Amino acid sequence: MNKYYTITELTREFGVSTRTLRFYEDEGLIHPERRGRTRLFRSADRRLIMEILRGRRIGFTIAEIREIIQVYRDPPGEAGQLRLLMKRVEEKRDELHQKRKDIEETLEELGNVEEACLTRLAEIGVGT
Amino acid sequence: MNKYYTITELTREFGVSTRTLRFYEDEGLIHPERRGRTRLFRSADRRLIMEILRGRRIGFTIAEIREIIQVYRDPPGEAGQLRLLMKRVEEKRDELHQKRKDIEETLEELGNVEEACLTRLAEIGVGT
DNA sequence: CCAAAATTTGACTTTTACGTCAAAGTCAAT
DNA sequence: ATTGACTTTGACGTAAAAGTCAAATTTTGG
Repeated sequence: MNKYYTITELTREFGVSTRTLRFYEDEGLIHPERRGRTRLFRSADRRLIMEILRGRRIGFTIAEIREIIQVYRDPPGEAGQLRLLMKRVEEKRDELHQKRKDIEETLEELGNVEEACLTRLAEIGVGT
Repeated sequence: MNKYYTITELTREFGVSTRTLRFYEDEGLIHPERRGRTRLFRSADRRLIMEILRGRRIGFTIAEIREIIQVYRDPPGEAGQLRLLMKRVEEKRDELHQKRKDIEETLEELGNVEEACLTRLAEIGVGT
């Protein structure tokens, strides 16, 4: 148990380059251990990378992802900070709701396009 | 009826800069008319801009958006092209499904964070 | 132990989607 | 006719998120 992952294992699994993972480390998003100079990734790092990539897919910037990770690492204790965080969370939530709506609409449009294609193909098919 | 919109009317409505709209024109996404040099936007242009911005929100690149617009402008007539288009549509659809899933998951996490904040605030509140 | 494969660091480059600025033109109203 | 607001074009700049390349080092398999 408690296996180590090499950097290329992870790049293959997630379809990213080593440069990307080193970039994330430089940016302070992950902190793999070292044996000598070589990076050793634990499954915690692996899970974190999954979250980073998910964040990236939905359009979060590195800075935003870092902010989220920070909050998980040490949540604010003071009331003012907590309220501020909640406001930020609300904003993100609204943003994501909008994005989800955009996606629904676009999925509908894609459905229409596909249907149009099928119709057209049928028309052509009839003619042959 | 058939009103013209000025560029700044649209920038104000959509919260983008004039530079952005001119950029979209340079990129061949929109084709506003001209009176002299001045751009005149019709409601068709306005609707197109809305679609462009929606595409941008869900992470489409300018090139992808252009591709979509092209398809609407002149849909392919040949069977091979139609099948190719359908494949591309399928890919986009998968991508959007993934993205929607990512959003759902992140919304859940945000919910957890908010809950944790509320709990913590209550704890603090009790102590005062 | 040694060659091949993998990894690291660091510097430089690239792409995307605009921002910024300057200079000049345009238009409406005073 | 002049002021002031708005617009255009063109050139150059920028930030984010890596990509690319080279040189050195390290690890691993036989």
